[in-house]
Amino acid sequence: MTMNVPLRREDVNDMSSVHIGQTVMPKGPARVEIGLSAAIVSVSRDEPLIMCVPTDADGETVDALPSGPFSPLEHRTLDAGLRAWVADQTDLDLGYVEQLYTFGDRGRHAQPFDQTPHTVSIGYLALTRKPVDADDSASEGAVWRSWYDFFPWEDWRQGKPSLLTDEIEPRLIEWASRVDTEPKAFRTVSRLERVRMAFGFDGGAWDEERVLDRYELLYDAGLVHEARRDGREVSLTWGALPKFGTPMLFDHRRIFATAIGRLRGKLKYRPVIFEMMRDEFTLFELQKTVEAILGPHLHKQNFRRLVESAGLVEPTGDVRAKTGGRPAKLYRFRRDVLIERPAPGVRVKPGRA
Amino acid sequence: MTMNVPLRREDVNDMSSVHIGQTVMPKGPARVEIGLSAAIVSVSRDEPLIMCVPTDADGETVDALPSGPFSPLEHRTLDAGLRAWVADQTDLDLGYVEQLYTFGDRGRHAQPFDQTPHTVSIGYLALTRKPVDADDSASEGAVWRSWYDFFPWEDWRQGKPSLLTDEIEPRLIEWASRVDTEPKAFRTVSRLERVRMAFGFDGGAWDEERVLDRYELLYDAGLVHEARRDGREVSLTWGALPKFGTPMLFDHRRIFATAIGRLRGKLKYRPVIFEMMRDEFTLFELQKTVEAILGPHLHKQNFRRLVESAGLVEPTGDVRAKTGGRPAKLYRFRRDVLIERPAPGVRVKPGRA
DNA sequence: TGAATAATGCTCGAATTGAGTATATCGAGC
DNA sequence: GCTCGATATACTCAATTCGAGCATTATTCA
Repeated sequence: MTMNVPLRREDVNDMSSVHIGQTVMPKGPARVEIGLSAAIVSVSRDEPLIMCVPTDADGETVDALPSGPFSPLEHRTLDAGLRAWVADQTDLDLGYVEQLYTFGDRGRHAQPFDQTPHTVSIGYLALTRKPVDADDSASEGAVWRSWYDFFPWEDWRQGKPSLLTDEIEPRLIEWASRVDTEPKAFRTVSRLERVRMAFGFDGGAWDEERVLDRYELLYDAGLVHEARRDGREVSLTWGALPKFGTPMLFDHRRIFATAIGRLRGKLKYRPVIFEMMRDEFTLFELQKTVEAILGPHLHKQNFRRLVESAGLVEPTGDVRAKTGGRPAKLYRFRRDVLIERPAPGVRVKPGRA
Repeated sequence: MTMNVPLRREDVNDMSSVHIGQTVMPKGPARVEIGLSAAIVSVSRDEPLIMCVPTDADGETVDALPSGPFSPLEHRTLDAGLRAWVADQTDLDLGYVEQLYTFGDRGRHAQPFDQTPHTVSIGYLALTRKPVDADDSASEGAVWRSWYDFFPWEDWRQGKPSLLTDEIEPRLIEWASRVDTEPKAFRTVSRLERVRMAFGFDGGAWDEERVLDRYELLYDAGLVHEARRDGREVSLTWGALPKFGTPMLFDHRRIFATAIGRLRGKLKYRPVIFEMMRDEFTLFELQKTVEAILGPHLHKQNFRRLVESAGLVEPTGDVRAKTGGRPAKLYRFRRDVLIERPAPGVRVKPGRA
């Protein structure tokens, strides 16, 4: 067994020049900055919402996610840093927060490459009950917007959006059939295969969780505005393109896409939906909230059977009148399920030894 | 709608002093370094393996994960940086790589707080087929080790490990019943509840995916060696403590724990297991590989029914003789499932509109 | 009072799952 | 070549879950 060089720091103020292996990296002035961004999500009136901070960039107003740089001197943890920025920009006090992903590719920040420090971007998902019902401004300029302003192709509440059939699919197919220009170092998946998997073309099913895959594909194909902003080449055969959803600052729409996908997935095996419900709710309100996030309609009777038999909720004893019909029983979340069930929904279950 | 300050950079060589909100952060010399670490996993002879790089730290040999700092000038993406470090330290050419989590808390690196740059650590999971069968050294000092050297309490292949009942559980209960010293800013979950959820005490079930929860709990309770190394207080009533698994450098065991949990979960809804199989395999070999990762035994006949009916594999036509009995048919992975099925195993399925 | 509107309750066949039994095919030893 | 032990593979069956529809109950509003 070979022993490696001892681990030590030669210059504490620069990028480490010693590491665990045997070769030594050349030093460089490489400076890294860490950006923290929160996709804060809520549901109100059956509409899924995202918290946005309108921001001025190059003279235009663009929506941004609440965000700021991580400052290790002031923030004890990444999480704390994020909460501080959010509190600062929105006056919201976050409850449930979950880290999503760390993005580090160059060129996604609409900045010149070599003069600014490289930004690595950590995205978070936060769930919250929408505080009041004043229908937009949350505080000092932060506003709630509908998810589907930014991702119209994800809105299947009225069935498959015509935007997909009419605008997106033909262009994606055209793009997929063009020659692949980027070097495909790893993952030998053709453009067409990517499109088929993400958008469920022939034989494929639409997977509501693949929000990021779809956004990235649209980015790579030059169909979303951010791609053009970042200077990606775009097919000349496409004339003036529609915007395909409202753009966002930097890579914020990418983080947002990650958030939607993660939330849609997580809903199915962890009781996170209750982070967005008030203390008391009817089963139909619960269903509507789930549907706002997942999309298509669920069978009402089966939904209540599922939720009740899974022990996720318990009746409070009260009822809500004025539902337009028979009053609905009120329920609350049963915190104990967290301990009882490992995760409502496991795949391969262990048998007996 | 309030407009925020325009976004710009005042000093490109320091932490940003402008951000999206309205207040301006004081500048600081806060320097951040990004560490990339890979938990490279494989299975051989029904034993789950992790790739380790023995490293000298403070005169002792400690196992580390293949890792190194992210250098934006040399690495185009985080992913590329990780692959470079792994290639450098192990001679492995990674296929499947998945980002796990970014850890940023202070004090997990066994380094003085204020003199070194703060390290933010991005962990990755990589799956690979074990190249040869030479039973350890992979190259230049890198070695394969069993998972359970590091996480003996996760090894349920022979039933519940006595280490849990005899050593861990009593100490955890003792710890949980002591007063909570840390500030519990968010998440009002008591120590006891955490222990019950993670380790499946009374009424709780053992969830094989909660590997990180369990490790973190042992860390917080001061039961794993890294906690003592990082200077966490430990109960004085516990005399000499066993090590509770082999320690690792820095926060590498934490990353490793994240990797195991993620892999155990992902196996159930994505065909990642095939990343660790050879091109041709028998169904029983496949089952043994799954069991090595998940733990308990699966019902043989039902396992094959599940795998076959899900369309995950197709017979090659060949058979493997010398199984000790009837020859076993050989199968290969059916790549098409990736397109056909969204994700084998969804929870709440959409009904009809 | 009676329609309209929801909430809630119940049923039933199809599909999935857990677990067991039965049969096939090899190698080794006689 | 036949039998035994071992393993792979095939088939069966009951219990449970799931998808979908019909039926009943409790309100509001005209």
